[in-house]
Amino acid sequence: MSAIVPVPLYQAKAEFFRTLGHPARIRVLELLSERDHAVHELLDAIEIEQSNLSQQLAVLRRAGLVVQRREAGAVVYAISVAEVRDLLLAARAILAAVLAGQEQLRSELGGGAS
Amino acid sequence: MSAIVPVPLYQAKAEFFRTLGHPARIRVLELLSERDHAVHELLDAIEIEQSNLSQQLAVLRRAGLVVQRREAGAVVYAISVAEVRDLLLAARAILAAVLAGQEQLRSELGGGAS
DNA sequence: TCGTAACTTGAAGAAGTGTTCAAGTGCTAA
DNA sequence: TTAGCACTTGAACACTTCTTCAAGTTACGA
Repeated sequence: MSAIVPVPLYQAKAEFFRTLGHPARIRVLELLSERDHAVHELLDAIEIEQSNLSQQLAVLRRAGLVVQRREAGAVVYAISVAEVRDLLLAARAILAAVLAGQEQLRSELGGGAS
Repeated sequence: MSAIVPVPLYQAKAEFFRTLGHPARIRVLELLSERDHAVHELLDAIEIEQSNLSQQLAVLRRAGLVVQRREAGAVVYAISVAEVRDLLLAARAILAAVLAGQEQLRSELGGGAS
């Protein structure tokens, strides 16, 4: 019976995309969509301070995209929503299309500088 | 031969997602993925000031997601990358999964308040 | 039980975004 | 050629998000 404030759907979507709007968080999701990782493994892969990584993991946790568990003295993270991988793939496709479009535009403009 | 600075891919992805991280921009993309719209049509649908809408459209244009054309005295916008629709659908699926997960968690915790 | 490795948290200043206002541009039509 | 509609732009201030530092927690091992 909790009184959930009905956040408009398009606002929920915007918040969700903002959650993905950080390089470290993207990398975490990409790594986790391969397999579960302990925090220190992520740390080895990501070039960021531990406390900063922890902050970013907290953002992903609050958004409900990842879950945490403790295992043999380490904290292990996992993707909680399998569809995340599809989203990352869709994003990759768009990005490729956009970048290709920009490249084409650039050459149509005569190969000039930026 | 333009000297393009090689932005790391995961940073480009993050920027891309941030572009989507605004309710008005999401609505614009949803409307445009149905059909092309003139600015004043978007304005009728979105409850936002004209200059603010214009700012948001500029963000989408800079990101290369929409294109502008002039038609009979009006400015008409269109999606430039067809895959945007797939992305919005993928996002909807994740959002549904995440919200369902939260709802389940809430009930497991005993139906308490937030 | 003490030390240490592995994380998380809170807080504060820096950096980045969003909203709004005023002014400007580009058509079209009288 | 001038009026007016449709839209864009620049700039300023408010607001949010990031990064970093210092302090705190948890669990294992000596």
